[in-house]
This record gives sequence, structure tokens and C-alpha cells, in this order.
Amino acid sequence: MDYCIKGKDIMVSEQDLDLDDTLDCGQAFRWRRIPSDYMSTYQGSFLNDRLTVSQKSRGVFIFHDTTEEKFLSKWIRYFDFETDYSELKKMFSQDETLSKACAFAGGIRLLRQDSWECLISFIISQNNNIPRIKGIIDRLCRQYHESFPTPQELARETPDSLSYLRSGFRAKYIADAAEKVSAGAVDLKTIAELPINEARAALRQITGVGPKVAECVLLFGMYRTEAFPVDVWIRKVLQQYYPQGFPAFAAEKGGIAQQYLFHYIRNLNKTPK
DNA sequence: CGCCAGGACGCCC
DNA sequence: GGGCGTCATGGC
Repeated sequence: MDYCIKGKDIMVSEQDLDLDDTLDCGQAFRWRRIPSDYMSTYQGSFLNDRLTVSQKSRGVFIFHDTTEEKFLSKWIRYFDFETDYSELKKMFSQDETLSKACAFAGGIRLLRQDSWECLISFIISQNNNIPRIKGIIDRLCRQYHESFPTPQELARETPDSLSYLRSGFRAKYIADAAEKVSAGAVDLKTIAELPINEARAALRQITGVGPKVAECVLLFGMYRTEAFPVDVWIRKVLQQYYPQGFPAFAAEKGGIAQQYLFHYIRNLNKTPK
């Protein structure tokens, strides 16, 4: 990654990033695409900082509505610019299927999101579709001045008071997560550093957090790249391409590989962009 | 209209 | 410990 300042904008060059692949692939739900004919622009936020980011062409980006200080202290980390994804993809490509997946969706990067927002988002995601997940999270944030509520704020709610979300049976799960996190019974900062199986068990103390949601929180909210969420699509990939098991050489970064595979298998039958 | 969604729970055996 | 119905809501 390279960057330079141009007026109030920050110009960024990074070959291993595609905005549509990364911000609209189901790992984060609060990025909104601003319609435009000639480039992709997204608005979103991380913790309390907003960002507008555009992709001008392949590998060329403009970060607006931010500062160099914020860019250095927050956005570089959020977009995982400290990691060399071309190196990762080279490593993955020893495997034939992964090689195809990387070629197909090589613009995906793992976003280093906030663990609390991730926990609630993926609780909402269960047995749900992406447009509706976005809608529910939208209504939630609108209630809190367009920012994600803190655990303490959400802990004041009940399943009934959350009915405006229209999140269905998930409301009681949201309330339970908020209660346990705000009271410290579940300490996300500590969990992030635990050995992976202990971290999994700790997250699953929350009602409504099963294997899949726990894995997503670990991967997307705690940057545990060895976490490997298995949903119906990935289960299909594992059956079809990895009957002997997922290759061990990729296990440590398995979650990132999983992102490429997920995007690949979901779009196999659609026409490539 | 019916099917399904980046699942988890409760209950069954 | 695996199999199955159920859980709200709405996108398609």
C-alpha cells in the first residue's frame, strides 16, 4: 500500500483491494454504496469515525472525509493494509481450488472490525439474508444517532423494546449479548487473546451464539485468521473440493481463504462481473 | 404464493 | 451425539 495527500483527499494505491468485493461481500453490513456511473463509492464507519472511500480504477482509491492522522491510526489497520495479500494469495494458490477462488475474488480483504459490533451483527445474521441484515442494523443505528449502540446502551433494552428492529426471534439473543457484555460476564477484549477453543467456548456462553456466529466474531471482529466459519456454501465447498479435509498449509490463514472460497462458490453460477 | 436466508435451540432418541 | 421441527421476518 502506498498513499499521498492531495488537497483534502488521500490517494491510495493498493492492487489487492476491490471495494465491491470487500465492502459488499457479507463480512460487514454498514457500508452503503453511493450510486455512480464511473466509480464505486462507499460510506461507512468504524467505531466513531466515518469514512467515504472511492475506487477510481483497479488499485486506485480516494479516501475522503477523513484526515491523515485518522488514516494512519485507524483506516490502515481496518483495511488490513499491514498484511501483504499478494503474498497470501501466492501461498494459497498451491491449492488448485483456492487458486481459482483467488483469481476470481482476489480483491477481498479481511476487514478488522470492532468485536462488539461484529457480535451483534452476526447474531442478527443467523438464518437471515444480507439485505434484511443490513436493514435491521440500519434501524438499530438510526436509533442511536447513526452510530452503533454501546453494550451499556443496548443493555437497557428488552426483547420487547427492540421490536422496532423487526429482528424476530433474534431480539432475545441481542438482549442477552448486551447484558453479558455490559456486565463483564463476557469480556470481548480478553476473549480475543484466548486460545481459539477457549475463545469459542466463551463466546458461546451467549444465547444465540453457536458455532457459526462464534467463528464469524473471531474472524471478522478479533482478527483470528485461523477461525473458519462454515455455512451451507462452505460446507458445499468442503464436500466437493476437500473430501480429505482443508489443506493444513492454509489453516493458520484459513479464515481469509474461506472468504475467497465463499465468494467464489456463491458466484460460480452467476455471470462474472 | 412458496422457498429460503452467512443458524441456534430444544427435544427426541 | 446426530437428526429434526421451530423460531420471525421479508427478499426474491
